[in-house]
Amino acid sequence: MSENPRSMPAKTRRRQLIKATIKCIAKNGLSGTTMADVTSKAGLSLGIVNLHFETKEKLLIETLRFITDEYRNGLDKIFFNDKLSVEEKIIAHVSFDFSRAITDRDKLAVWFAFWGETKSRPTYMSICADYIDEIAKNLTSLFSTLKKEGNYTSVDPELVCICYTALSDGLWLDLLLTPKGWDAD
Amino acid sequence: MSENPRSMPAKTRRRQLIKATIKCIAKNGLSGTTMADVTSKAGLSLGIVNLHFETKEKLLIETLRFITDEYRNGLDKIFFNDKLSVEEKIIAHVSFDFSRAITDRDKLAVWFAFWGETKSRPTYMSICADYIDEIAKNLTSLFSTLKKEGNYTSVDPELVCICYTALSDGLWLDLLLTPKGWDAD
DNA sequence: ATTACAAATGAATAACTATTCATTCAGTTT
DNA sequence: AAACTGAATGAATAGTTATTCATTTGTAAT
Repeated sequence: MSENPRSMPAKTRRRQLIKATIKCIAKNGLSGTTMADVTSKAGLSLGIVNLHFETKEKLLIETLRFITDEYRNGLDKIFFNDKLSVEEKIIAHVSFDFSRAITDRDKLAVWFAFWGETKSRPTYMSICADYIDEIAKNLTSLFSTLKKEGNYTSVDPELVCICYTALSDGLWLDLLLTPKGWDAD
Repeated sequence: MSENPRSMPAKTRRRQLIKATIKCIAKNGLSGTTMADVTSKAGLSLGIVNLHFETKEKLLIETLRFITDEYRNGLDKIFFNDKLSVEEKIIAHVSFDFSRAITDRDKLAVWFAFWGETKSRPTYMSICADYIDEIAKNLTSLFSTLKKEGNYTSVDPELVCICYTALSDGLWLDLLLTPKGWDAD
């Protein structure tokens, strides 16, 4: 009945904590995020993280997994939508990458916070490698069929995929570092 | 006479500590870098950082300033080299961005470590904003004269600059996250 | 109602790490 | 060569924060 019923599916509580973690990372950075911050942001008690995630490190890993899954799922909905043509899929992909949901500066800050630590944390690295790999495979196949349909020769789909990905990552960084306004793609 | 003469210009000692800091950040991340790490990597004693930089935070700020200056200086040598044509300057810029010195994974890790914290640290943010601004101004002016010389209409130099920068930042991220080999630009 | 159970709490603890500063040391001056 | 000077040292301190766990509390079963 209350807003925080004592017994709630563990999954719900875990998600609640992950959401709070994202907000804290955006505000205070990865290192500046303390258990006290996260739990108070979630309106729960200090010990709760250790109950549901055991350690802070595991909470962070689950948080990274959460945002990568969210992103991947968004794109999968486009890739596996049979009603869209290849062109439409690519356009939808671009719109998705620059939609409000993705270019939200809080979320961007979280992405870059994790990317900034990949070199020293193998676990972050492998989670990132996984999602990047899958998305690249899908996107490359889109460019590949587009090439066939349009009879474009001398275009390497894989290279186009790398360049598109790099361009959008770079534009995200630009958004994060210079918080001005723009939409023109 | 020894390798660590007791009295050395303060500048040299500061640089020695900054170099050690870069190595530590690449290896252990920003949060994982301790004073003990840095000083032992530099072959000096624990208290030395506080002597030369007062606090850890100030050491980190000087480290960020060091790598941004290094990058900026590298580019300035190209921009202000009167012997090069505009085309040559642009090509030199690209070569520089993807030279071994820049695409060294340790250095990349340091860049991304700082970028990952900009949102929560105004000081990092303003240092980044400064160097980005200056480089963008120079690069845009190159594209601008190129446009005039070549009579290209319908090209927005500013947009080209943003896109080029985004592309190279994005490719750096790719290098950091997926440590494979490639050079094809 | 009573009991049993698991979720949640938060004071206490343990571990870590930045910072301090009294002391040591190497080079310079007189 | 004795006294001086400031850089360098590192043991001790202070502050922070993750983690533990005995206790509390809400919910469900009997």
